[in-house]
Amino acid sequence: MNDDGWVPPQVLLAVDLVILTLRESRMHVLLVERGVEPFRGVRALPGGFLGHVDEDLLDAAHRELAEEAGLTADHVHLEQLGVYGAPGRDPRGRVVSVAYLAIAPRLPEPVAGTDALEAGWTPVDAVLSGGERLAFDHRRIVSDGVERARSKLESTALATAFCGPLFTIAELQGVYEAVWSVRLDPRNFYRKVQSVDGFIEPVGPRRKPEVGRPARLFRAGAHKTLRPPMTRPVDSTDEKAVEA
Amino acid sequence: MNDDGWVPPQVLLAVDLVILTLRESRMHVLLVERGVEPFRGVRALPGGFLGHVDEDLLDAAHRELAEEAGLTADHVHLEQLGVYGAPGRDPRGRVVSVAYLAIAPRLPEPVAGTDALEAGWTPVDAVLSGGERLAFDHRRIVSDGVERARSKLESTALATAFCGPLFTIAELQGVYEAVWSVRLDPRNFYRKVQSVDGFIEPVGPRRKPEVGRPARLFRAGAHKTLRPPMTRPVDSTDEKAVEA
DNA sequence: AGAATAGTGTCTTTTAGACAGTATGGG
DNA sequence: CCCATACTGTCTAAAAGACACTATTCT
Repeated sequence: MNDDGWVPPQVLLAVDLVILTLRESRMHVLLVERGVEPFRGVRALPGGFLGHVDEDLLDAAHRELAEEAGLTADHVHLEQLGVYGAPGRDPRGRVVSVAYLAIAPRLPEPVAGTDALEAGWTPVDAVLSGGERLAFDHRRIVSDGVERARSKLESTALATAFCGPLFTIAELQGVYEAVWSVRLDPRNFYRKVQSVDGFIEPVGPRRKPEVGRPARLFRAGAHKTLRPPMTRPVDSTDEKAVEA
Repeated sequence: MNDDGWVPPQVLLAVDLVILTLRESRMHVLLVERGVEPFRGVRALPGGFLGHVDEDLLDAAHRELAEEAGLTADHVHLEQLGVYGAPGRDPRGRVVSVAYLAIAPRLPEPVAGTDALEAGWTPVDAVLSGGERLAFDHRRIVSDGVERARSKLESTALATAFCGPLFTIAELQGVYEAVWSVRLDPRNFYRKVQSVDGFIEPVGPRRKPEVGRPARLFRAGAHKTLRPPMTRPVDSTDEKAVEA
């Protein structure tokens, strides 16, 4: 910024994606096996470098979403998660990664990557508990993404992003239960979710299940922020702090 | 990432700071007048390019905090706000900016900048209403920062960052009133704020004011997240959406 | 005593939590 | 008729909102 001959350093910019979805009532994250060094053969978040100098960051995220996950922008929630730029995080040099959080409804299996040997949905518990080793600082990024999702379920309509365009209340409850790892009372959930203004709106038809009474269908309402918020049950696994 | 001769593009990385504080019961943001092109003479957020290739992002934020605002890390809350990387945002080329949100208690006036002609606290309303023109996309960044602060006041102990290490309950209420632009009932606020576990803890002495009964002093508690959260009164200025 | 600010108590309304019964489809 | 799932009520406990009084310091 000065005229004394100093020039600011340049960095490589990467975009990484934390794509979350629900499978068998558990939260999964999409991981791809790296085909090149560094961390060849280790699983990592889908992502890559900026395509060209003039590519917008959000466009790059959409491009990776399509290339590595085969997901089109339709019905996929995408938001910026944060920047990860610790100096030593990439052995190739100074690489700063912009992480995006994507929430997708359960989709048909196919996930074919271009520059990834293998792509697959992995339960987030397996990643967070350390059972699965990830490249770079991607475990931390996954952890932050999951925490973001958990938190935004309280105050925003993010849960609807895990569902298709039409969903039942029981489905929506399943989202909350899976992401928060809790059990909720269906009766109180019905009452609560329908009392929050603009959260969900009923649509005509009903869904015919294999067995049991057909359920009413809803779609996401107009309000993105929930007032009052959905309340997460107190987890008995909370930390106490010392008094000085 | 491939071996076909393509090399990923490099970008310039900047760090910008949204520093918020309270002055005369109003939220202010620190702006500096730019001494060089582009936007010479226009006010902008304090910030600058990465010092060297191996500088950590958070370190860079702390450095700018000291250089441009004269603030040491003590008693200053600093968190990442987001990345701003639209292709055309900087006429000098592809500059990606990592924005940090800083919350500081009211401090002695002096704010002496190095590469800024003039630095000063500006009411955020003046910035957000467009009364003050800012360089680059900095008005948007300020807007995001303010919104982040407003939101986190509900669910975290961020309000204590606006106060010094010791504060009274009335002071804390003033923070909520200023940031949210609302009036709160002192009696309900006293009850509420003391019932939230780990939010504030009493310390021995009392503060002697110029007039009136001395107030008890508190300090920030151990818990960073508030359960249950502080509830923001419903603003009558909320948007409605159409029904399809 | 009076002014000014700090702090406490009570009542009412709303919301959350726990729990049981009825309704509607397909065999 | 039985099963499985969808939905509706009711009671109770806790929290939020509205409001009035007492307490402590200084001049």
